[in-house]
Amino acid sequence: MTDPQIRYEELLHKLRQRHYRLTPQRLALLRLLAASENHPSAAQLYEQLKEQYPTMSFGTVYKTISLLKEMGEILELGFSHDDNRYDANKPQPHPHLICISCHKIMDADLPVAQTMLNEVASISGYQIVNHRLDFYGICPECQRRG
Amino acid sequence: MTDPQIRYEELLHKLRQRHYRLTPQRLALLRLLAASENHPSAAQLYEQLKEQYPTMSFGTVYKTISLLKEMGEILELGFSHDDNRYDANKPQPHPHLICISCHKIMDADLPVAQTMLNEVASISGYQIVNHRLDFYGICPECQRRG
DNA sequence: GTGCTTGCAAACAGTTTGCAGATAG
DNA sequence: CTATCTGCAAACTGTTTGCAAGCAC
Repeated sequence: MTDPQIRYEELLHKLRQRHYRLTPQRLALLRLLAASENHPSAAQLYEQLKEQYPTMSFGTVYKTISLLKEMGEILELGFSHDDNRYDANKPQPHPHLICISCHKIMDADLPVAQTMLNEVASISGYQIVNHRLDFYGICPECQRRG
Repeated sequence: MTDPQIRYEELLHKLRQRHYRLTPQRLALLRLLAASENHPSAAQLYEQLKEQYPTMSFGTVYKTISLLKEMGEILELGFSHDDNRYDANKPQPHPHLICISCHKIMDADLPVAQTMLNEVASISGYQIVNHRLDFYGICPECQRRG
């Protein structure tokens, strides 16, 4: 994972470039996102931010995430049953491992070969712009726990 | 795709085996699912069923889908923004092509190599039980339309 | 007849939106 | 000073649930 400080400053820079206002709440959220490697949910982010900013609201969290999505600086993993999870460190699509027992999400360091994307595009005629690959399973820790 | 009639009878048989009641509403839903190759949503199923059964309700549609999920006879493609889509013809996980313009969903006939699953399992230590692979893009028809 | 199923409506959860007051620039 | 942003609450959407009446077996 990129150095949190570096990524934080990078995000900061991009917000500034677009003349978005650098409010304390936004900065705190950026710092949190830059330092997270566990794909936090909006609720988890909100809970942590509330410690420093007791008036922090879900609206603000969602609006800032929305902004980052628009900028292409955050990857949203949407789920229809569970709540969505976010990764602002690696905004490009990449495969994930999801534990169905403890709900932990981690990166599966398996490059989805560019050749596979090319193959799908040429067979189907689709112009591929995005993809998603998730593996569901039981993580080693949960296997040990039984 | 399997012959709709065959798949319908197969589903029927499995319901009977488990002593689930074969109500007209359920049978109609099974027939519809067995004949669908376009990954219908619950709302689409509901709309079609309402023509024959004007009292049909969302509750019944969802409860029957739920039953089929439990039986492993339907694949649910969950989306956090759009509504979920279903495939009762090929309940095993398989890759999909999703058009971001017309929202059509079709199967991407690209076998996710068993070797890839094995590789992920051995590298991560996860016991993989499921997976999902979606490609988002613009379908040939929508490309033509501009 | 028994108990599963339907249909309706209310509940639910996560996300989005609207607006008045606050504040970054 | 002004336009954007925050915080709160209400609205929204797709799905789930509870329960009385209906019906498969």
